[in-house]
Amino acid sequence: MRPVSFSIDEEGPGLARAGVITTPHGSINTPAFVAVATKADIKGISVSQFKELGVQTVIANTYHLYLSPGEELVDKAGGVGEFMGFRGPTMTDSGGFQVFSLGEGFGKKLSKFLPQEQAPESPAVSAASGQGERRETPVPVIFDEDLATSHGKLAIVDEEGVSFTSHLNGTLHRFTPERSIEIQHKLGADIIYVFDECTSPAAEHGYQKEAADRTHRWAARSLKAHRGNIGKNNRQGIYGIVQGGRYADLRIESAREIASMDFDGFGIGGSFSKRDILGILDKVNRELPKEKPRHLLGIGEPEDMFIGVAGGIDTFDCVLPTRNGRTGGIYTRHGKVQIPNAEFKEDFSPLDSECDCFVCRNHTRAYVHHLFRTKEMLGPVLASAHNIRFLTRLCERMRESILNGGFGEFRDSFLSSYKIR
RNA sequence: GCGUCGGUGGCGGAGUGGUCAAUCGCAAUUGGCUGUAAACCAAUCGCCCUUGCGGCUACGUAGGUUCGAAUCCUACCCGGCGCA
Repeated sequence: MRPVSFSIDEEGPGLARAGVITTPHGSINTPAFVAVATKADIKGISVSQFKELGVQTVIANTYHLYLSPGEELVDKAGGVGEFMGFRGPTMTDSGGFQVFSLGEGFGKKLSKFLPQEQAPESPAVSAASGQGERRETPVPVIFDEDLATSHGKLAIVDEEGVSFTSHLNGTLHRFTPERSIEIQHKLGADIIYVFDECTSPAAEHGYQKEAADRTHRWAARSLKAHRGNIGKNNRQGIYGIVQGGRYADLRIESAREIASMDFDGFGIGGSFSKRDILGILDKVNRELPKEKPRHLLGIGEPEDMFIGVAGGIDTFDCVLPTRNGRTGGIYTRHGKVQIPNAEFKEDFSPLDSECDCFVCRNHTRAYVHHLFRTKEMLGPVLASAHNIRFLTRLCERMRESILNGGFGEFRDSFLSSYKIR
């Protein structure tokens, strides 16, 4: 018996399923929203609130915890869960994401999503790839400090791994699949992820193919590094990650490739290409073994989660509830609203009339509006808590609807009143 | 009363003859945020409209000098400070 396992309670319609992921630190009822705890905390939320907010599990970040406080310290603390005082199931993302977000994407103010109408070969996408650089040719192995810092990017990818400079102090670091797994072993989460390359949404087919192939080789190396550590392999599960950017053929190919390896679950990567991924999610998931859990990395708008669940996704993580919350965006059954806006100044109703969270039970929109206007830290805190609950509850209701055969009806009724602006 | 400094858009505060409807900050209005370098970023912010290198009205008030004034001059009004 592996440390991480999955069982399905009910299926349908389509690829939708309700199940349970079992880990050494407890189980996760799916579909589930995995709260993002990048630096070993859900921003603005105390661990003591997890339970009432419906937070079953969190995902922390290898890159960030490696830089600070360092994996050795987290290891000494007893692992990331113990360190943050959370006894439930935990995950760590591999840090591969930083290849993009701190490399090519850095400082470009680039939306991670391409406009819907943008054709793959549109020249406009070159604006996304830095100073007009082309990534068509294989990047040579570079591990030279001067070269790295003068390269204009903070991350350089080669066959073996990625060299990058810390966003905190500019020092040079290097991750390889083996190193990422080693760090994730020290971080000690129940579920760890392979080290992958998350490419720019602007990357063309040629480079995307190259990156996906490399990610597959890295996946095999990550898996080997994990299975090779008997002790850790008995306490942590590992997920492979499907890549392929916005290209359906590469996605399918990637799913097949990753599915052929003996992972405990699967992540669908590249939230940058959201629209394309959601469109072919069922095709991708049909390539993945049905009996293993599937996680959609970085996607978590309510409307996206319905598509995800219908397409066979079991868990989601997304920074939006906390980021939106911190910046005044509130989820309601009628869609997202900006609570600092003038229209809520005298609105004495709860943030969401149907929400069961402690914010909605105790406070009004006018109050939260006031907290934002006066820049009280409680504003972002309450907004984040509510948003987290909104998404965990949405997952709970989706699970319920699958169990009682009413997923379709629930989706229709929810989306009919949920306005997507 | 005399002297002196100063009165600029909701507020603070630049500008001291032309390209100024007027730098900037705050406030205000709105938008964005999708494996978190994000309690952040962006746009708008005199009035009007056919939204344009458009029209109109504006820099205490009223005049004046000048091709041209928020910027110079005169008077007045108001405020700070100093002396009586």
